[in-house]
Amino acid sequence: MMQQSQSADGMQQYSYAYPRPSVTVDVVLFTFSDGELRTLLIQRAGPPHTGQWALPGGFVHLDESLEAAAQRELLEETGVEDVYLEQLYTFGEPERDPRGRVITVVYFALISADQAARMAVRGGDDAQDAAWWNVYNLPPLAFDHAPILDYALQRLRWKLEWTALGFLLLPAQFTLSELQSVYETVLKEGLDKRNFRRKILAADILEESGGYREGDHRPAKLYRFTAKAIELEQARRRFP
Amino acid sequence: MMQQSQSADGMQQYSYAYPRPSVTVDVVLFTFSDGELRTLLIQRAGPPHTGQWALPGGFVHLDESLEAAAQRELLEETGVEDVYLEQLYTFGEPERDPRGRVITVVYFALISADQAARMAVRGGDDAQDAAWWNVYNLPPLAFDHAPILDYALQRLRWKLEWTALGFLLLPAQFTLSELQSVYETVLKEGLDKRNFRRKILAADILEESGGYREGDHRPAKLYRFTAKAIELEQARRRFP
DNA sequence: CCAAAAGTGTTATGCTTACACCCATGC
DNA sequence: GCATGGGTGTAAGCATAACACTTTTGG
Repeated sequence: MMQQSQSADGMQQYSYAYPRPSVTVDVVLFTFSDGELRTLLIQRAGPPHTGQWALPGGFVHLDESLEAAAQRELLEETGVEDVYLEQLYTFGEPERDPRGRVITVVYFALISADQAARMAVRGGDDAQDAAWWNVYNLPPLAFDHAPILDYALQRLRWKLEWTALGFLLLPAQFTLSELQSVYETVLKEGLDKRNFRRKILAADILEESGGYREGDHRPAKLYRFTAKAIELEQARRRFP
Repeated sequence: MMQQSQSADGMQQYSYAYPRPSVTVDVVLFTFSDGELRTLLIQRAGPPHTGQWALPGGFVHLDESLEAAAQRELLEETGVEDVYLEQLYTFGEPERDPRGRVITVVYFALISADQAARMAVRGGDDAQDAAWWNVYNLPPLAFDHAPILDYALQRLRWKLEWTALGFLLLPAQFTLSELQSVYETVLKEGLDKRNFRRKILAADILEESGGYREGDHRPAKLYRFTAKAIELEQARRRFP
């Protein structure tokens, strides 16, 4: 079935009776800071598409699950752990990678502005640089990563329209105005302040932290989400 | 990168510098007939799990897209074309196949009772038999196919709750009572007849065919779905 | 004429939406 | 004291959900 051997030049070789594709995982990582919805991209250090920006990702090891691979890549390239992660879609057009047949299982991740700020954004092995980009102002992307990102953005929109997970993009404590701003930026539409507050509070997933955000004007109450918030994830349209 | 060579025993070999997983596609195929929600399974002719029932599927060829692979497998194992097909999820636990690392991209398909009746349900190369099974009364399944089928059933439920695609499981012409029966079987709950009819007609995706289903009792109007029905796929909860 | 499925409207309730003003703070 | 964002309630319209009887056919 499979043979492992040395080839003439001393490289280890893995041989199979039928050709096999490579399988990678890529991660679309979103956060929200400075009033912008952002995604993490890495700049490619080698061919193909040298110098272009791409989604973080890499090859799946044979002894790890797909989700574990996504988590590992995220940790290696960003130092982040404890991330909301879900499988997005698998892309496998034959011509999507010039090096040969590469099928990629794409994950979708949301991290808090806290984590994004703390994390070591550094390139891994095959990356020379990593940076957060405003999703509405992206550079040209390598491979088919542009449509993949579009698709992830659709999923994010869907998630915020139908669930109350928007707070995952914010720091642990946040004001209702900040949360509303997340929704407005992602959904690209203005929302009514009173209706927004009524609805998000009715969902019963937030509690007052007791603190206040001090600023230039009237201080705003800080909220945090409660434990049940994530499991709940009600599929009801929340914001008209 | 890749080498193609003859091994000692004359078999062709494909060699790579790093180990690669196998990639398959599997298809969960649903239809509705004789008042039952059914799925197509094939009985395995060879190891592993010889004699057990499994989802139809097979290896992805390197020159075809994932969706094309799903369509090809479906054609090879059932003779069906023109199917509503969408990607469901990718399963890749390291131990899910005893032969080694096999990642499977699972597709979700709905076919009409017409097509199901016409189709040649025959085994392919690696299948000795194929049959439709009531989804609520399945045999033991090979590999991790039982949880995969559960997940597909969840997706089907979700689809019927939020869209009006239930008619895809029925013949080209059907009565509203038949359609209601699909919804009730899939959702496992009774629905109010008047509300059901009002709502499905309000969706504006059905038209009267002009014919009647003759039977033991009062004949029922036959409907067919209109062209726009499939694209529309409104995400609104349709049935209370 | 009886059994069985087809077909048909109305009302109460709750949710969604639209809308405008006062409050607390920093400068 | 004024500029700025924080915070609050109500009423109209719409969609949902509950509910029972008449019609048509075959046997």
